[in-house]
Amino acid sequence: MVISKNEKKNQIIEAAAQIFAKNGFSGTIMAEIAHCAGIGKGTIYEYFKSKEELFFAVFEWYMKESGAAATVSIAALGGSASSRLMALSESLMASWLEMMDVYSLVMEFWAASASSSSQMRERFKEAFRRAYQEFRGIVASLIRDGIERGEFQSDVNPESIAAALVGAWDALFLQAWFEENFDPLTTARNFLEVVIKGLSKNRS
Amino acid sequence: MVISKNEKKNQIIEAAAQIFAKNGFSGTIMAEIAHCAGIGKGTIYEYFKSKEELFFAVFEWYMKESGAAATVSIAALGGSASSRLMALSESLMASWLEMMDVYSLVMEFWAASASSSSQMRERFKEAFRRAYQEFRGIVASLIRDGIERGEFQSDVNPESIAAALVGAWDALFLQAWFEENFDPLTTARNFLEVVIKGLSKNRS
Amino acid sequence: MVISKNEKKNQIIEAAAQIFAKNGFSGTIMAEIAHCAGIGKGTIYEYFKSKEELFFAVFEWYMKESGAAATVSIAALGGSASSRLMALSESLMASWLEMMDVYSLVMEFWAASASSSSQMRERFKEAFRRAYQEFRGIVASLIRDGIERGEFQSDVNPESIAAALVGAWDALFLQAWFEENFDPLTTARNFLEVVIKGLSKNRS
Amino acid sequence: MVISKNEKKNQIIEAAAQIFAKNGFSGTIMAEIAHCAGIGKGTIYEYFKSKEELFFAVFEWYMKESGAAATVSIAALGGSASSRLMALSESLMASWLEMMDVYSLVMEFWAASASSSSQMRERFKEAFRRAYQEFRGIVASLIRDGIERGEFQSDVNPESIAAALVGAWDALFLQAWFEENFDPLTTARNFLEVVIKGLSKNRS
DNA sequence: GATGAATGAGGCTTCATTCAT
DNA sequence: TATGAATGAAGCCTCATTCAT
Repeated sequence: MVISKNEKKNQIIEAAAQIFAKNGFSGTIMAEIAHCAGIGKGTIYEYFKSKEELFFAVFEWYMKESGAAATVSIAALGGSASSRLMALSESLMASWLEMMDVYSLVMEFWAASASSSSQMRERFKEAFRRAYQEFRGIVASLIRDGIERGEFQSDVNPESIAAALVGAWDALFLQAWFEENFDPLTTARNFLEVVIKGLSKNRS
Repeated sequence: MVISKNEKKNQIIEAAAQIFAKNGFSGTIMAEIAHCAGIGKGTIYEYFKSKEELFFAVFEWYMKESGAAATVSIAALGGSASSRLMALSESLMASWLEMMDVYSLVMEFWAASASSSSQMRERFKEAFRRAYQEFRGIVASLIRDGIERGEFQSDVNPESIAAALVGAWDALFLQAWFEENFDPLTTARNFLEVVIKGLSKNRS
Repeated sequence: MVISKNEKKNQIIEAAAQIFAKNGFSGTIMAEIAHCAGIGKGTIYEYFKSKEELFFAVFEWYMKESGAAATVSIAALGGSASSRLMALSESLMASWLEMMDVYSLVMEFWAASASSSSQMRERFKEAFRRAYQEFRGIVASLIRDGIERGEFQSDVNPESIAAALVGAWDALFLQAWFEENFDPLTTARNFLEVVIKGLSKNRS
Repeated sequence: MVISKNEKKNQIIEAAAQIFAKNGFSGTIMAEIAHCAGIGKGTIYEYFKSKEELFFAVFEWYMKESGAAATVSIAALGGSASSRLMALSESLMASWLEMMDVYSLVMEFWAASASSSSQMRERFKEAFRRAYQEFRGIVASLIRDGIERGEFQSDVNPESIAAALVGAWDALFLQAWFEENFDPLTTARNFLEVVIKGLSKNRS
């Protein structure tokens, strides 16, 4: 067994990611995924119980790949809260940019959380809920740390800032999806500077 | 003719909005829309050429209803840039909250811009592109106005701030969709205060 | 509406009966039924929820057509118990013979009661249980009547005789299915004479 | 080679019998048989050319097991025709009762004779034809013997009685399949007594 | 001989759309 | 104009069978 069960699964997932990104969940036909993965139609079902199951696997793959991991480690680094916040932003934007070719998956995932079969819906919603909570938690901690260090003002609400930042990052990519010329990296940088200024105690 | 052609169209659109919100585009069957609108299946086709056409009409209806109109008028009001920014945020959040029951439509619209039939995709993308551009334009103008009035610092990039704000607003509702307890209004308010602080020349 | 919903249903059922008889449940494809009924593939589903549902409808149709109705009326006629028993047998055999071209349906129904999807299985088993009970009941009554009239001996068990007679009639057709030359009518007549002799008090 | 080819074949056949009885021919998947036999899926094909071939092997196994053999020997015993007829019935019922757990196979076999692939169908039909002929032949001989001995009346048709008896035995088990409380043994006994009375010259 | 991963033909079913009324 | 019966294209999924190991 040269190729492990897991490697084969990943091979299918990556093919599926491409096709789902191109055609959406409903627009995708299993045959195309199989063809793209270079396997037979039936083979997919040796690894995934159904189209929905495969789609969810793609979701999990995407979440892992999209650099959330990096987020944690960066937040844990040394340095000022501001610099870590900026580093986190830069890292995130960079890893998302790398996956821009399958970005439309995100929109499909969102839609799946809204209206796929009720079973899938709950699964997606729950996963997103967790993901956002965790992500907001990391950013909020970072801000809280900045407050404790006396770097940020104490009257800000870390959770609100975190939620809005996380959302802004997300939404910049959404806008970049609609507009070729839109540069989410620079935009994020410019914006974060203002936010950090707004958070900070001293202004130069 | 007691009911005009347009009234009937709207009746269908509103029925469709409900069903599309509940089941998504692909999950929706024309028969259910017809049933919900209290008309025959075939009748829909007297008013809309196809399911996609109807879906796009729902999209246009949603965009109009979702208070973008208010945005323009508020931005045009008098008062400080900061206060207008805050008023705009409040108004926007309020009108979105009113449509929370069909919020999932937005996710379907995003998905449609990513992967529906290529013709529809372009139409949605283009519409979103315009909508975001216009929205960002309004906010950017407001910020530029603040700079010119000497209220905001001159080294900020109004376009970046506008894009991020617009995105944050969007994304707060997305997070609210995933989490019952999430309060997008308060979050937006808290966040906007920090951003305004970051933008402003003087701090109280 | 020249053709009522029910007429159309029957048209489909009769087409289905032919095909199911020819190919069995699993061997039958819906497309062939549709073709045979002269309608489109999808149309069947306007009248029957599924292949299984249609098959069960064929079952009910068969049970009704196969002359069980006549049984009741004959058993209720006047005359000696013996003559009624013989008349019943003759009538039954005759109406079964008329349906000999779709006789193999019966074997499919039996098989369905044994091993189709568990939901169908129970439905078929229950229906057969009822049908046999009712049929045995009629014959047993007739025999009991013969005992009461002093025509038959009082030490026979009417239920046992009824069950065996009903079974024998069934099984004669089964044997006729396997063998072209087998004549179930004459066989039944010859046999019933012996049974009646066995039941009767006086022998000529 | 501790286990001979034939022993392995039987092991597979018995596993197959169970699964076919539970799920029917079409409802059975080869994988489950393999699993039940404790072997690999591919291994079945080392012993049987196809699913149908295996099914036919199960049929032959069933026919052998179901005590037809005993029939012959009992019919050949000494004693009155009546007593041999009763002994035959008792023996048959007893051995069928022992196989009641796989009784539903019989219904599958019947169905196979009606509607499996035309090649299989002919094979099953032919086998059933032979089996019934042989069985009827044995019973008819016994009755003919009774006539010759002066035990039974000479105006009965041995072939008809044999066919009906054979059928009744079959059909009592069918009815027992549909109804838990149905007792085929007692029913057969009660019935046969009447038939024997009907056949006999003198009545006590 | 034994295995089980891979396959793809094939069938049920759905549903947008049409069109005769 | 309104309808809903009829349609058939299209896709998910199953599973008997094969064959490389």
